[in-house]
Amino acid sequence: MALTAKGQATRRRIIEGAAAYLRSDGAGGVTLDDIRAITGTSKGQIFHYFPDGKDELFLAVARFEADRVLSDQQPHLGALTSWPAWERWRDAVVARYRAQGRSCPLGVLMNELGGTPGAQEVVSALVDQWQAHLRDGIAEMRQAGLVRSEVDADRTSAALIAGIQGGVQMLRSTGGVGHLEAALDTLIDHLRR
Amino acid sequence: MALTAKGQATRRRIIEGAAAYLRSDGAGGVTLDDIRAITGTSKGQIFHYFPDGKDELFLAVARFEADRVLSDQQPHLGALTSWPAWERWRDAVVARYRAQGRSCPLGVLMNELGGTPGAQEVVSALVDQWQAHLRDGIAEMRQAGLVRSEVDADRTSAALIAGIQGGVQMLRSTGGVGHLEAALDTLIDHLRR
DNA sequence: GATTTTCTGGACCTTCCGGTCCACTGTGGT
DNA sequence: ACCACAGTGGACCGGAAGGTCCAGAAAATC
Repeated sequence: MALTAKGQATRRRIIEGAAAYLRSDGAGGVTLDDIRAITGTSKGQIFHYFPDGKDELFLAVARFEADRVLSDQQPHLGALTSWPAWERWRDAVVARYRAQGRSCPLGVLMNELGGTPGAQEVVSALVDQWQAHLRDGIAEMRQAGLVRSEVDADRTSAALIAGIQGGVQMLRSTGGVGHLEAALDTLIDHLRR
Repeated sequence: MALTAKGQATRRRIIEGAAAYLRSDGAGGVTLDDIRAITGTSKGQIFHYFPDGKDELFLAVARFEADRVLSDQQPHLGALTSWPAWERWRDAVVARYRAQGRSCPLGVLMNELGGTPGAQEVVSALVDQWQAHLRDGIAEMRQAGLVRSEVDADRTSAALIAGIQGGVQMLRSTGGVGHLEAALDTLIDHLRR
């Protein structure tokens, strides 16, 4: 399938429009017709650019959103080399999810995609990269003597990931960022002492 | 709606059958027809016992499953008065979710119910009770001098809840209990030192 | 035993939604 | 100017799923 410049623009418009819709509304049932209406396209176009239909489109949107998750944490996430840097990262995460509110684009996409091959792969890749950054940060802090040497970078970064995920989930159901903050603060405090 | 003994039995059969189906399969799209087939009932019966249809039935199932979550952690969760007790509770949680595997009945129900009033209330009530048990446990440990007094029982219990939720979510997407264990162990270790 | 109420079964309806199809338009290459 | 192919619009289809309805069986009440 050869795409002209116009074609690429339309394809992007569909993906970004769908992503924006998910972010704003966060409603459960997202239909192709919703996306069609919002992006000002037609069924024909959607299936022209995503021949495998809904799954293929949603997977593309999921990849797009997954990228955003990490880039929204930069540059902090990539340079966790001092306590102030950790604090800035913590604040960036809290701010990002507070702004996102109850809606969770990736969550909606994952449950829409269900068992589709490739769906879990996207989230796995995201989590792996995320955790790797944290692990690197902890390792650097330890080498610099800022974190005591008994700390297991692997397990602690895994705990942080779990805490964040759970905190976000609590945000989805309660609307508050309290759990997210508690998890981040407690775990960073654990690193610190 | 007056229910005879037979009627109550059928009603329960529907709820428990649906719950068992969710637990075993964990598939995304659960339909009334699935439940009808599995519980050996008919559409007429489902709407007889749950006049508001799918939402009412699923809400009942959600309540049933939410009860299980806490009772599966007993008696450990109710008596977190020593470090061995905390360890037993930790093991019970890990075992419970390892057994549950990737399927997550409550998760499926919540996303099926979406924004239905009462749905988030069920999960909120569950989380509140859960966290209250942990908070009480931490408070008792502190009174007994087993936990240092600077520990904030509220925040630490919130962090534990977040860690567990996130760990379970990781279990759903990766199939492993590593994140759950890391979160529990790291946070309990934080209490301990 | 009669009657009223509950229980059960399943045919049927309606809506929604993903997906197909085809005709038409624009565009880029020669 | 022509032509091939990408882009666009929207009518239409088929199946799935929630929900309605009613007739008949079973059970409770008197």
